[in-house]
Amino acid sequence: MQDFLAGVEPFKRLSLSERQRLSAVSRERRYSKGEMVFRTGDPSDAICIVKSGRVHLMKFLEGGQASTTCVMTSGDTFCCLPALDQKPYPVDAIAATDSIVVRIPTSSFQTLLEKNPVFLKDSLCLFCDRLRQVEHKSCMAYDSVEQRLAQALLTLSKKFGSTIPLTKHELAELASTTVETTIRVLSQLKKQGIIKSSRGSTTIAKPQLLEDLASS
Amino acid sequence: MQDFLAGVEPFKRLSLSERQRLSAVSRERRYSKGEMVFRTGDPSDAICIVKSGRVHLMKFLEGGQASTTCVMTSGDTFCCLPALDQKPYPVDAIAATDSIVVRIPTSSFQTLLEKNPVFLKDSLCLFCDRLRQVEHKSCMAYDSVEQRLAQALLTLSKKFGSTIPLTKHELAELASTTVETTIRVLSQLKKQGIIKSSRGSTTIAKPQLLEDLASS
DNA sequence: TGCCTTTCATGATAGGCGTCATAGATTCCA
DNA sequence: TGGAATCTATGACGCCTATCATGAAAGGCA
Repeated sequence: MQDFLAGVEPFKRLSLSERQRLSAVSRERRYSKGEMVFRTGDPSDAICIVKSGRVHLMKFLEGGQASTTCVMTSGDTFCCLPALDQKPYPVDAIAATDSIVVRIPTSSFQTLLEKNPVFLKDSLCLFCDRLRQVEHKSCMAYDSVEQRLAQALLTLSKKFGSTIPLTKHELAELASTTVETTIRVLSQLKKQGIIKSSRGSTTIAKPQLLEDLASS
Repeated sequence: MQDFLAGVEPFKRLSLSERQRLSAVSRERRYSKGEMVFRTGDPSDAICIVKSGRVHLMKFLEGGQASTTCVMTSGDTFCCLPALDQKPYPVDAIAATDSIVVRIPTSSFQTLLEKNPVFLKDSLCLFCDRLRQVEHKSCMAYDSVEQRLAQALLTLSKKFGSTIPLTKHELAELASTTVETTIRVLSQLKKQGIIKSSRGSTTIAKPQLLEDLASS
């Protein structure tokens, strides 16, 4: 397992012995598709790293709508926030596919933060990235669904490459819209040759045109 | 000036001598209403603290719309992000009123981060708060203008109390909508007795009802 | 004081998008 | 293998909200 951690932020720059100690106290856990990995208000006894599969960070609104804020795949760390400041983390994490998640006890994480300034700095940088990402989406309410979907697809393509293995429903949750509208908009993009679409996946055919749409 | 820093996160827990050294290298600068304090892509030679006045963190979209992501008032620190990871900060900061801003050189900030683990930890906590705030807004696109305005007013009331000294135009930018719609929605809330409204300010009369609206 | 800008306000109109209904195509699973 | 569930797709309808236009009231400035 320390091999796995060697490729994961913010653990990359830990010493071998530190990683080994961390591995010794960590636990792997399997989640089936649809299972909750973390629930709003849970006591945060561990920080989580996706080892395989796909986990979505989501918000559920009172109206019943679901909004996905972040798609986590192999090597992505989440639920660090409450481990740092002991405050609740207001999101739900759900396994979007069968997944394996590595759980590192909060206490071990905190010990490392206190003892290892380099680790603290790397954690800080990881947060800066996350903050930048989220702030980037903060003016989303102004954008049309087409723009929001274009942005979502482009963001996802950094993770998955040009073919994005998400259903239309999952894309809808990322763009904070409905399945029907998502399908309609993507159909238009398909007609224009900008994307290809099939059951359970969408392929970006013309990234440049999609970027134009995203920022227009 | 070290007295001022003593009340500002993340500087509160610095020693007196550390604050004095920081004060010695800091500079105060006045900005007139409408002036740019920080521009997207600026080299980040300093982190900023509002000493008096009001500074808005904004995004300008290609369509010409402006969206305010954050309202900073006395004691609020901003532009820390690029000082931490040397990456660009994709927002514009504009003085919404005549303002005084304290500028601390990035290099001094970085030195402190490296030498003082407590300061690093406090900075980290400050970021956690910011991240939580921004993530909270991430499903905004689902909400109606009424909900977004209600949320904006409630957030602002934590800073300003029940009377919020912003124009309808500024509220519109916070809710990512137009002035006209803002005025129409607020007129309705006024008729229902939930708020009072006058030139340049809005007063929350019934916070509970507003919260119900915000989360419905 | 008078002009000009800003703020607030209201109406008409059109388009975007949510909602509801229907249905074919795939996949899953008992 | 057959039925249920999921995914994709399309149409009709109506509301929300952006846009454009107009105008009154308040404040700033010469």
